[in-house]
Amino acid sequence: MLKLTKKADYGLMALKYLAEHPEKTALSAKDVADAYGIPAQLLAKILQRLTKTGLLRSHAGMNGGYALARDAREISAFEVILAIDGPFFITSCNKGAKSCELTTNCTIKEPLARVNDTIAGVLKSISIQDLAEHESHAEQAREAQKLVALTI
Amino acid sequence: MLKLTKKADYGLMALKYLAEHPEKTALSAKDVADAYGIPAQLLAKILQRLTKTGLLRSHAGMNGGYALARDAREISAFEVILAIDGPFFITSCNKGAKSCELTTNCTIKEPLARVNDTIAGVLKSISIQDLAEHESHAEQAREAQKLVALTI
DNA sequence: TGTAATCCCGACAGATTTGGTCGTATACTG
DNA sequence: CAGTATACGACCAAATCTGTCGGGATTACA
Repeated sequence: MLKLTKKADYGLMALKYLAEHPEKTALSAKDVADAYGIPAQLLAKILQRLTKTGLLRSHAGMNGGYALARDAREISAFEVILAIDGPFFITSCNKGAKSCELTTNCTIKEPLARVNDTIAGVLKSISIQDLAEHESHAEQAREAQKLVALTI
Repeated sequence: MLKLTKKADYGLMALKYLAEHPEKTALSAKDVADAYGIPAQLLAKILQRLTKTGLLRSHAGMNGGYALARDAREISAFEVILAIDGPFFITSCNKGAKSCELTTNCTIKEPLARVNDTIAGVLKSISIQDLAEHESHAEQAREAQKLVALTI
C-alpha cells in the first residue's frame, strides 16, 4: 500500500532526534531507541547502515554514538529512505526492465514512472531539519500540493 | 520500498486494456489475463473487487465480462489502487493514530502526512485514459513536477 | 432444458518481505 | 584491563503477498 517500512520510519525518527539535540556530540543507539521505544538492536542496525551510506558519523567506545554527518538541512528524507529501504519504484515490475519487456505489455509503467519521479522529488525536498521543526514549511508544502493537483 | 503491489499493477493494466477496447461491450477476465500473461484467476479476483467498488460493471454468462463503469477519463489511478490495496499511508505507524499517541513521539508523521497527500493528489490526477494514451499529459506532468521541486 | 461460458467468493498454501533477536567481533575510553 | 559502544552476519517469527483450488450462481444460446 505504498508505505514506508518501519525501519525507514525509525531511521527518520532517529535522524530527527539527532537534529533536535545538536548540543550532544554523539548519541548512542540506545539513547535514541529509549527515547522512542524502539527495539535498540534493530535501531542499531539501521544507524549502522546510515553510517555506511555516509549520512551519519559513528564513534565507538564510551560516550560514543552517532551524529549527523552533515547539517540537518543537507540531509533529505529521500536519502534516508533510499539508504534503508533501497531504491524504490512505484511499479512492481521493474527488475531492470526485464520481465516486462518480454510480454511487451507494461505500458502503464511509463506514466507511473513520472509519478515515481514526483514522489522522489517531494521526498528530496524534505530535509531532516524540516522534520525537526514541526511547522516550518507547512504552508509552502500545502501550496505546492495545490499546484500539483491543478496542473497535472 | 514504497511500491504498488502486483495486484494494483494488474488492476491498472486491466482497466487500461478495457479503455483501449471501447468497441467491445465486455471483455472476460480471461481475455485480459491472456493479453498480458497474468494469472487468470488472480486477475478475476481483482476485477471482482473493482466491480464491487463500482469501477467496473460485470456481466455473467456467455459473451459476458467486464466493462468500465464510467468513462476512462473519470476513473483515477488513485481509485484503482485504493480499491485493490486499501487506503495507504506513507508512515507505517497509523492505525487510526493509536499506538503512536502512546509514546508521544511520532512527530515525523505530520510532515510525512503532507507527502502522503501530495502523492494521493498526483495519483488522483492520473486517469485510466492517461494510461491508455501513452503520451498525453507527459509534458504537463513534467512541468508540475518541476513546480513541486522548486516550491516546497 | 441442458450445456458452456462466465462471474462470484471464501479458504488455503507457498513464497517473499519485514521485524526483531542473538552472538560475536571490534573499537575506543579511562 | 574493564566497560561501553559500534559492526556485522546468522537466524527466526510474523506478516504480507501471490497464486491456486473448489464449489457456487448467473446468463446466453442451441
